[in-house]
Amino acid sequence: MDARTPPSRAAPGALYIGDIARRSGRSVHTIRWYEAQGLMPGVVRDRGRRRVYSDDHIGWLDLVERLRLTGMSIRQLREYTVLVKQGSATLRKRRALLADHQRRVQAMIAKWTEALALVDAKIEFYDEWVAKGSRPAVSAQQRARARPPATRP
Amino acid sequence: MDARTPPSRAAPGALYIGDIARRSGRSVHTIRWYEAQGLMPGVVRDRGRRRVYSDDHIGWLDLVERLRLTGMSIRQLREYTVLVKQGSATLRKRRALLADHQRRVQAMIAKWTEALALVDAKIEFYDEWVAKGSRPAVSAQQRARARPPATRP
DNA sequence: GCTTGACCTAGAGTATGCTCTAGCATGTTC
DNA sequence: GAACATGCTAGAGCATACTCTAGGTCAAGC
Repeated sequence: MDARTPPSRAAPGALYIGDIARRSGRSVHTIRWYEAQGLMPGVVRDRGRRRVYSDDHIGWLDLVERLRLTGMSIRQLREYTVLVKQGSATLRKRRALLADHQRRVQAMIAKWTEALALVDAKIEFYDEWVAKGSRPAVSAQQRARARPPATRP
Repeated sequence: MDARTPPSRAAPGALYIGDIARRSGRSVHTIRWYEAQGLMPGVVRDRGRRRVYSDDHIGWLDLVERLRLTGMSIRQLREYTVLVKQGSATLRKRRALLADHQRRVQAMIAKWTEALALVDAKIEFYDEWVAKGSRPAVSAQQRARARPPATRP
């Protein structure tokens, strides 16, 4: 156990909010805010009304981080958390929610990859321009999709 | 030319803000806001102070859309636009800015792909749970990274 | 029993990126 | 020359996701 964990008779392995903030890389503020938003299942309080966590909450916050990172909104995460709180009766719903998210992430990766191709083409265009010393010819496709308006119209 | 283009003696091929809003899929508000943010090079006005655009602005807005979509902030886009406005002296800087962005996008795609693997594993886990009727064993790795806290602690 | 540090709640403030409103001007059409 | 669409500016409002402040409580150590 972390030497900084405040002593308490709540439980021998109990974690307080400062502990999971440090271990999850979030601020104490954010963790309390997540709880207020309904994103923290299974948080109990000790005699002094302090929040008590377990190691599972680190894993949970890690999952939340990845879902947030991949564009899941707080609202959607709340829906998911509600299902988790309801227990095993909601397994299929949870699976469906994650599968929806999976499809969205796959679509986003495809979009980003496509956008990356345009950036690649732009960079190549600048390289040519620098090498030739004059603006290279652009294909009609590129002209239609990527050419900025002239400096002065 | 679009039949809806308002007639004007400004120029035969001139586009007004409503035209490029329709053709770029943005709102008139957004285009004016982009201009206020310094993201619209080469916009001139006609006698009646109306903004006049060219086809190039459609291509520009398309580039802007892709850069925004891939996470470039308005602030960074403004920097890029400033360089575009300054003409060919800033070619190397523009290339460097885009190359930075390219690296960020590549890193993001890698992160998303990694996060997707966790979601995949989660879905598989739920499938097993549903199939077996009881919570499957989780590897220590998965437990540490992805297991939500129990419904009741 | 007093200090110290971590924690508590309620609510205000911030950053980003739009989105909309109000009130007025301009230009075309009938 | 009146109606109507479209445009203009300045600025308010909004959604999202935090982030921080104020003012107080609690437990442990000295």
